[in-house]
Amino acid sequence: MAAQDKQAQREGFFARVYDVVRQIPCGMVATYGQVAKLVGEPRKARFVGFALHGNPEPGVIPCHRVVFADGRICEGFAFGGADVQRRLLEDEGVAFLDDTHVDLEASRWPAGVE
DNA sequence: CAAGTGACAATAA
DNA sequence: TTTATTGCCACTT
Repeated sequence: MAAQDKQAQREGFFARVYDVVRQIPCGMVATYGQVAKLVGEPRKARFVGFALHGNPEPGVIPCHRVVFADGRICEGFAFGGADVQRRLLEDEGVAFLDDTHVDLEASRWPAGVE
């Protein structure tokens, strides 16, 4: 609702990003642009990634479920390496097109426009 | 206290 | 069609 949404705004743009990324279900992945759009600011996709970079709440924010708009994973951004990130996503049931590309067509989230 | 940097995506030409 | 530029918040030093 508005009040709740308003509270999120008060927390800051990053807090909204964390909240959205936190809602990504297991076996699915979301792109920075998708998350940015969900928070209401598709122009700030850049900070969505930076929000995860700071990751003030490890274990709560599945950064590995967030990938580029192309579904590609940057090898220098993962916590332990793109290989580990791919392993985590694959273990959750996410489909992979290549060693560094996720099948957004199969595991894109949100699947439906809520 | 102030300034710079930073995991991308969308738009324009 | 592809390439280049812009946008912008929070956190770090």
